[in-house]
Amino acid sequence: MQKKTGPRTPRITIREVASDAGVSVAAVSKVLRDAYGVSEALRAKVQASMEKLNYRPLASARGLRGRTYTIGLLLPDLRNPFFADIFDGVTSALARTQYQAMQGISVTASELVDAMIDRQMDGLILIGPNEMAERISEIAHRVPLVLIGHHEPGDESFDTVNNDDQLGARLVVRHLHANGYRRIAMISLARASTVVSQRELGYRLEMVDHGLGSDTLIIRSTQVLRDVQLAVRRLLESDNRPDAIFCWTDLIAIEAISVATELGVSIPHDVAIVGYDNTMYCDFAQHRLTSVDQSGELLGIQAARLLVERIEGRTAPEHFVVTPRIVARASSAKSSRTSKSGQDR
Amino acid sequence: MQKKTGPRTPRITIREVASDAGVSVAAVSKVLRDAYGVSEALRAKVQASMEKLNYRPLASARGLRGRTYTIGLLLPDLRNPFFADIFDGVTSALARTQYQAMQGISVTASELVDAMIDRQMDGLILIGPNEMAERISEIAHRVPLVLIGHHEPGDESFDTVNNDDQLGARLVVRHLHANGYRRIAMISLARASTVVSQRELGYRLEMVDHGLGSDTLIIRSTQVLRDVQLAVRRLLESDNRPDAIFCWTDLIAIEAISVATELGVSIPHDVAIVGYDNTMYCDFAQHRLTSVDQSGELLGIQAARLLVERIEGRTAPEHFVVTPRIVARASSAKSSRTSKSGQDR
DNA sequence: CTGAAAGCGCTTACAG
DNA sequence: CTGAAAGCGCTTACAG
Repeated sequence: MQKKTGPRTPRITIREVASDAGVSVAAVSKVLRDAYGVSEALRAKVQASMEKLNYRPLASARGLRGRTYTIGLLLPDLRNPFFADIFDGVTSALARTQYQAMQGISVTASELVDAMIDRQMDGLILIGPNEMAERISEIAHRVPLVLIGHHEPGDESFDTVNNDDQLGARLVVRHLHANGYRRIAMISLARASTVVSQRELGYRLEMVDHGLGSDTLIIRSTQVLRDVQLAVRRLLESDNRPDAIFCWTDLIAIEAISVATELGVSIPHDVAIVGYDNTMYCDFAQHRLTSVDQSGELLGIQAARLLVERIEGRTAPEHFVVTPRIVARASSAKSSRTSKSGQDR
Repeated sequence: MQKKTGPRTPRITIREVASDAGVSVAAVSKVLRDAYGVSEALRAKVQASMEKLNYRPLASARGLRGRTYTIGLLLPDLRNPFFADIFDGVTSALARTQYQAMQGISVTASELVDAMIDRQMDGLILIGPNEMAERISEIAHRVPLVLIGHHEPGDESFDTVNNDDQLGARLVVRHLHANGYRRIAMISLARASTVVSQRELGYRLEMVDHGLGSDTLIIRSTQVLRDVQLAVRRLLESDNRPDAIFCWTDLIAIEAISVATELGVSIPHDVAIVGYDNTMYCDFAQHRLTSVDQSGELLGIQAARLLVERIEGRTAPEHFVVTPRIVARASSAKSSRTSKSGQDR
């Protein structure tokens, strides 16, 4: 039994392990790091003492000379369910390693990046960062870095993991066109990002390819709920209402469904809604949201793998790209010519 | 311009600041910590040098003797939108302090707690932990600790922040009863937790108070989507189908809405669905989900405040409790006797 | 193979 | 008010 409000329990240090095992501190450190030149006998003794004393090395002390075995994963926000998929991937890839991920959450990654570097993260994974290119390069020169959702690297100091966003957007337009939709609008993100630029580009190009260039309409909105609602409302109440809305991410699409439902606009008959990311909400019967699957979990796995490689010495950049696929559901199935280009997962 | 793949940029240390300012390292440290006994002149010199050199103290080095100014926030998962509300509260409360929050995400907090302590967190906030009582006490003796969603502390070594879960559940039953529902079932969480115990208790007691004791039915499910779907399906397809389902959290309620929609069971006519937490999804037109508001943001703010107080020396425990309120929406509005007990936020 | 010593970047008593 | 020295818990060359 613990005391009611006792003093802090003191921590076991490497020194105590060493004295318990009857060896030097340096020897314990070597066992800890699986370093060269330790006899089996010594290793066994040390390990026995570590277990007996329930020793755990202090990451920050290790970090002062070596590594902290901690990586920072920076998520833009906690409400977009897509990031949960990425997180799952990162976690599963790290499970087999000694590294532990800590998450930081902020749309403006900049300050958080500094905070993470101050805390000796061995490496960072940023998602869809809106930092200027120079800033990213500067970060990469301070700490091993992998970016998820950043095109046009323009520097060799970091790795990237992406899906082909331009193709993903093209698939959406192609799918909608095949289902008889023509006046296809896009809701994009107000904040600059190479990801949404690519999606906008794919959307534009594919519209032109189908002779719909004059129907191209991109509305940009922040992620604030009220702004999104306003943007959708403006589209749905306009004189020549689009017959389909492509939203840059599922969360926005779900908000669009809400506004449409509120206005009595029928989905998919009056308007089709399509999202991006194929998150868990797409499958729900109240949504049945057509979306683009970019395998968030796979992106996370690859990002973690690349980061660990960077930390352990690789310097040549790698850029991993996933091919997205459209997953057709009822939210875009007006015509009887049901799309053959995708299927539920 | 940075080199293509240059070496790591070296970090400015306190020593360099000291030499630039022409003072001792100890003096810089004092300025850094706003400690006693520093003349204005010295402080100004030091601060000028810190800015000029763009100096940032290394948290892990500080932590070796003092604090890291980092607190760990452990979230059970990234998919339940309620935790985003708590996170917002923690962040806003910490914004005025020097502390920075790092998130860890895991249902089984145990390992993550150790990982956070190894990384010298100054304090921890755990949400709805399923740790045994002794384990919690043990953690609290190693690091300042605040628990969100944990009743029956039974120890004085940590603080808690809660809403009155028993009352919240009572409000749900009361509201449903007032709207003409009688066969009210509850979907609870399979994993043990004092939060769900309290909600179950409130549900049971209020059912009895309304003479519905024999209609009491609690089904427990994990949070795995398939399990939830099975549980809901079993309820909706049973011989004497409940006319209302109280789900222990909104995310489950949204999944219940999906299953009901799929089965062609009409909400709220055939069955009412009520959630808990009043997250952003409740307001969406495809849900209009009645829920219990427990002010996640406020809980987060209070937790952060209490934790900082603990870190800075308070030892007497504090237990903050919010009174929940029901927010009635269409998902529970069968009868014309619309509830007067709540309103949209 | 093993260990004594220096050092990582800070803070903390302690002198002056 | 200011600073020199010791120390936090590790890792890293370097001797032996």
